[in-house]
Amino acid sequence: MTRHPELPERDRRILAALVQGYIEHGEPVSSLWLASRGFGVSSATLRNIMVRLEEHGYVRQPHTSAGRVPTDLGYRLYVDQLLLDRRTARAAPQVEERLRRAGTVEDMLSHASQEASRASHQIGFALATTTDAVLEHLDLVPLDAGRVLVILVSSGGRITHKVIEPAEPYDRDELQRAANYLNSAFKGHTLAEVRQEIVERLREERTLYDALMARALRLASESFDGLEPQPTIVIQGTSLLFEIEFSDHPETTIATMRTLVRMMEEKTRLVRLIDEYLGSGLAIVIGSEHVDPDLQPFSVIASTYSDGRRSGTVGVIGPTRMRYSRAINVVDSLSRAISRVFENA
Amino acid sequence: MTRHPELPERDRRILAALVQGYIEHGEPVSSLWLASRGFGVSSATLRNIMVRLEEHGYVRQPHTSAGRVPTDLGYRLYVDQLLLDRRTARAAPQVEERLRRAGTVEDMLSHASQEASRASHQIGFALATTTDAVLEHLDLVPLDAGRVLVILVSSGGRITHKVIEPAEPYDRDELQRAANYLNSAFKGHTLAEVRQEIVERLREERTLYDALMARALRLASESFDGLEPQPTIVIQGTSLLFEIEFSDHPETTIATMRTLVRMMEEKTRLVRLIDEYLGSGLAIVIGSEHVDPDLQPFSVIASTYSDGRRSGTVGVIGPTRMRYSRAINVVDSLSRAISRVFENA
DNA sequence: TTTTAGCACTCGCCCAACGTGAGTGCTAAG
DNA sequence: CTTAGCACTCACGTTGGGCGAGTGCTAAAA
Repeated sequence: MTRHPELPERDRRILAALVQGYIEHGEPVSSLWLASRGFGVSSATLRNIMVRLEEHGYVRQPHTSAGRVPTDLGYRLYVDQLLLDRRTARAAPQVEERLRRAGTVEDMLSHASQEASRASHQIGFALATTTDAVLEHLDLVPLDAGRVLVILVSSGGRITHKVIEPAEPYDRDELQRAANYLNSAFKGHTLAEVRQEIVERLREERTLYDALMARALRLASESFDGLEPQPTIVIQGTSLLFEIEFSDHPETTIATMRTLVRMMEEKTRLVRLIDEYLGSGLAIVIGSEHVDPDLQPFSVIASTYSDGRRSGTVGVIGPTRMRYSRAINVVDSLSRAISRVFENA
Repeated sequence: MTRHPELPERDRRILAALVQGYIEHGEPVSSLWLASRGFGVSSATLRNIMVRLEEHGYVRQPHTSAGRVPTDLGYRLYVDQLLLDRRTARAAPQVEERLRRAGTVEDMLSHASQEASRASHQIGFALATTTDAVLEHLDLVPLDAGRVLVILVSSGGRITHKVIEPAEPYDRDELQRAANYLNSAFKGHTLAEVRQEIVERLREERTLYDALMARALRLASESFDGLEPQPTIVIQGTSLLFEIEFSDHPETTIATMRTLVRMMEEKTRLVRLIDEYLGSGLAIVIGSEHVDPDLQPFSVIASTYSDGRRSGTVGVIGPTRMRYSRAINVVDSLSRAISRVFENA
């Protein structure tokens, strides 16, 4: 599955060294520096090789008479290489323990994204996607002016709520009874099933003669309408952005940071983006591989976790010049840890 | 209540013009520019006056042969002046309407802070402080492994939740009954009262002989322990930060932004800071008036709203060079709008 | 054919010098 | 107390030259 067959082994090793050097020092890598890294070849040879690498698009020089800098394609080759010979790391036990102790899913996401950020020195995020949320518990609480607060607990203790203004008035007792009925009738069903069943039962003969049940079902219909656990996303470490300089021009840097901060603000957009990369376990998207132009200065490393019932994504986002090996290990081990926590729970 | 009696009326008007000019253009204000603003005096006179203003500490010059820039004290005088002759503005009706339609308090905060940010072009925040939260509704939901999800609805539809692991096991039915009992017993009481009463009832004679009630009360005790609605804070518009340059040196600018973004991340810290300024209705803290050194490049304008039961703060935060008149109107009118919404509800 | 030493060349970076002009402070007259 | 006039200051932008890291190329060596 080597994706870059045209490149001789030695060239690839040298490219990897170049990428690592650039990641570490942030300055264009010179042939002389590479020569000092013990490949047993002279700087002149390395210069020849670098010309070849440049022809293939793996590196570029910022200007004549400067060293080479990896392109996004160069990072890609480096990362692919990394993934080939990698032993899976395991998150520190205390990290897993802390995840385990988290009460709700939200809590755990928060811990996970924090840990992702802390360990990788990048922006960390964690995301719970809701595929077919299952009803655990429903509660109807009367507010003022006839409004009703609907509280939905779905699988994993996730809480969603909304306020409705029912067409007909319901008193506290009736709400209580309706909630009891709905809980016993629908617990364990997915929300889609619940909606389906509500419609069916409203049509059934016996419902027509049971006014109370009809009222309960109408209320339920309103309650469940549009009541869907929003994908929860937690983002942490945005301020780490400022530790980075992206380019020589401070203006460019600032513009880049602005777009990212804005993206962190409108989280829904980020959710959509992450969703695109989802599914394939560990996903790494580097710079210009992003569809969204705003993300092109960044790389995203994300891994989905899942135990069948619940699933989501944990990952980091940072500049294309990031410590991929570390970030990959962090994200991968975290997502495994989350899966284990889910399975044992 | 004029706080700066030593300064002649004309000097104050000129200072105000200088501050406005600086706010608008962001460049040191020259005597010539001021002369063009129709004070009927020549630039030479204005230069004399500016020397006086500088001696009093209201302005400074970045370097010899540059115009004057207001100091924080200068902004202070300007703002005090603004507050003296100000007619109270009222938020646009559609803004108030949108706040009114918000279901929960959180929703409303979100709208309010967004509106604060949008209208003032600054970072907007809204904060619900919880003084003596009143129990509206309590719910106990069994999770896996004997854990119980406690959901608390307090005044205004605010939802708080936590997960407990009770010492004794409870089944679904018993949880249901316990919740019913607690709701009927304690609805409308403040959380402090509830805790107090739980202790008392646990001591009462008859409880000793009613094992079920005792179990319910012990569960309640665990449930309410530390269950306090956290002050909710919503911050919006952080990316507007990047529209600003704070100083000539881009490094300083970046450092400043970093501290602020970090502060926006650790919201609890911001809550504490805002709490300090609370209470006095409209609070304006300018630059070096802040206790926290990290905040000294910024000004905070905040106003508390309250209807007796619920209270909180809405405000904006931005660079000391901000459009105070606009920001003050925005914040003040928003907080009035929120109060009205609360009262009518 | 590949590698290497040697060397001329390129070009970004640093710095110092300099002219420019906006804005001031001061003085002396109104 | 105000104002015209004027010398002075100083940040800013531009220019030009020296420096040096790093390259590309060529020709010899392996």
